[in-house]
Amino acid sequence: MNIYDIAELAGVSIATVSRVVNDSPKVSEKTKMKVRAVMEANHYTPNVFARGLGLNSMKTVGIVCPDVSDDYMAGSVAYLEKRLRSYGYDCILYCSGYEYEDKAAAVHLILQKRIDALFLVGSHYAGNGSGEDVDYVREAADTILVFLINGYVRCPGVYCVLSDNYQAVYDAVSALTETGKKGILFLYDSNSYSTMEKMRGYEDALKDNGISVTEDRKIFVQNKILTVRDMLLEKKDLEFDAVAATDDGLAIGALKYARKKKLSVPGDISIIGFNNSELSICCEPELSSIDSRSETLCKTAVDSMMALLKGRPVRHKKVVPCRLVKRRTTNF
Amino acid sequence: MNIYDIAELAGVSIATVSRVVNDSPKVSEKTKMKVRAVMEANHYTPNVFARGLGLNSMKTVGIVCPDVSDDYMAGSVAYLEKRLRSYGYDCILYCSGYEYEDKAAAVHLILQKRIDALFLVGSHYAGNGSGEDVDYVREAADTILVFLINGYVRCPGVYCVLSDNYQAVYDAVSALTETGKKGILFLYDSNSYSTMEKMRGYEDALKDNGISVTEDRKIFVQNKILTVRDMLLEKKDLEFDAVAATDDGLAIGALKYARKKKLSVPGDISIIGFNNSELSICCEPELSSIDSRSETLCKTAVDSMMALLKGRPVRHKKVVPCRLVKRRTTNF
DNA sequence: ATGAAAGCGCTAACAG
DNA sequence: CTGTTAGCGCTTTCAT
Repeated sequence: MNIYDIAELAGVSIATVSRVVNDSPKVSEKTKMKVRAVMEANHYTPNVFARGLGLNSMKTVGIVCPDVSDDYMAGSVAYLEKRLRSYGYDCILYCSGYEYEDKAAAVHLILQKRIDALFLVGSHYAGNGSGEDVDYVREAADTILVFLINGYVRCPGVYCVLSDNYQAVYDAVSALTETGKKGILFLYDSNSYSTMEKMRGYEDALKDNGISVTEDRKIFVQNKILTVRDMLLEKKDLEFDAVAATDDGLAIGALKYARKKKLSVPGDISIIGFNNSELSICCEPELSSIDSRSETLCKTAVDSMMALLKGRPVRHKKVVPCRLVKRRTTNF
Repeated sequence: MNIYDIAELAGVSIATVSRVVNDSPKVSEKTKMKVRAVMEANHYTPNVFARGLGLNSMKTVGIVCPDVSDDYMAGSVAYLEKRLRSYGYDCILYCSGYEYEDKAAAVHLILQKRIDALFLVGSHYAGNGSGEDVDYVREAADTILVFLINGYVRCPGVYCVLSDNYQAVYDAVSALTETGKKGILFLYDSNSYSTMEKMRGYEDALKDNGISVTEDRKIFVQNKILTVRDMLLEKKDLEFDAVAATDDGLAIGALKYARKKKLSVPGDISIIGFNNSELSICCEPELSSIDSRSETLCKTAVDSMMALLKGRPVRHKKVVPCRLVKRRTTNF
């Protein structure tokens, strides 16, 4: 059942049917009714390909993230999808993995789908501390609207929405020092843009509170609870009385360490996580965590897209403050 | 830059270019080389719409799930996407929510996208215990290949891949009785197909071990850790020494209850969860949980699709056994 | 307000 | 092995 059939059955031309489908104002209400009736009766649905060919758009956006099975990204993708759907957009999902080649390949591939916009979820697309290239993001921006969720790339055409990770960690670590903590560990598991921001916050907070930054207290470790615990267990000669982690999983690894060593939390050791995931309330004691408000980030990004599509200007960088959720692993 | 431009630049016809793009065997290697060179030099990429129009397929499948931010579904979606991508398929994601109308609407909408197959993730699409309709799944199967992950609908054209939840719970509850437990709670949070299977397993295990099934020990509760804990705290007159939950979140709620009541686990109360999520290793003590092996389910489903597409027959129902992961909240 | 007709870029049958 | 050509179903001028 195609547009010709409907046209014939309704006794009009295909142009009129097309206009009705697109709710064009220049069709009389009467004709619209008639045509709609025929369409309904025959369960007609326009062929999206043919339509795409004509319009060169399918009202589809691409969402690329390293891994949807990650809690943080899953939440972001869920929210993006929901909001985009509410505007009538479909979402093509692409999980790229974390490697540079894979990320670049994913972006290249998805660009060929003639999507209307590209959403990059997670700051892994903003390069890493080791000066990783983000050329593929820049290239994408030449072709298409790109939105970077929780990362920043200075480039016209790339609209960045990010949470203020620097300030959040700065404040948390400062608060830790104010409760008398001196040996504060920084646990991280990537070199992404946001992680580097968190690290800056950690370092500045220490400095501003008269504590010197030592490299051995900044620990890079895989985000597996038991791996973190065991790693900590092995650092016999490292003294610390608090840990700030860039992710709840890392923080819980520290919690497991404390338990193993029979250290009291937050007395002997204070712990603060990041992302305020479900993990943070399932451990014991419950974990204080920084909420990066990913829903707000996603909402902002989608709304920016709609604004841009309507020709309204949008800032290239929007920063949303984080929110500290105080629970039992800290004294403040 | 379209196929005509390439044809002209390469000095061949568009048909030849098309054949090269599709790697047809009936083009000489020489011509292929020449055409490919021109394509590369001009960064040519075929227009997917036009191609879709001709083939009436875009090598795209639909993945529908109630909510990707759920851990179990996120894992499944991630795995499906990965495997489908490896076969060259794109994935359109649709989060439908849990309500009947929304699920039906989602399926209807996504069918109009002329996808090549539909993957329904989670047994919520297999109706619920209250006899919910699954007509929309049946209808979908008229139009398209549909795969149901972890649910069962008896209908030709619907290919179901599910884990043996009945047996898994039957075995777990039997094991619980063998360690002397008599008052075993069954915590559940939905009426989905798989939940009903789990309940059957629970009931049969009790019966077969000489324990009578009482309605007040089967508790429907929202899957929120604190909600579960508080609900249990309020049941003053209910005696129990074990809990079998249909999801790790529920089980951890029970664990929080035990802690609040200063009950020893698994001594005073044994607990077993379901899904073997990250939650299960972040709590204290770590939670024994049933792994439904969703990766295997997803892999099987995708492979079934490929087989079907190649004209090979596939069984309408494939059952994968679960795996019990023993940790610290049970005595076996 | 409506219709006729020219594409959109590609695939596939057919012809050579 | 290669070219010609007729669609695929819709949008969009351009007439009327």
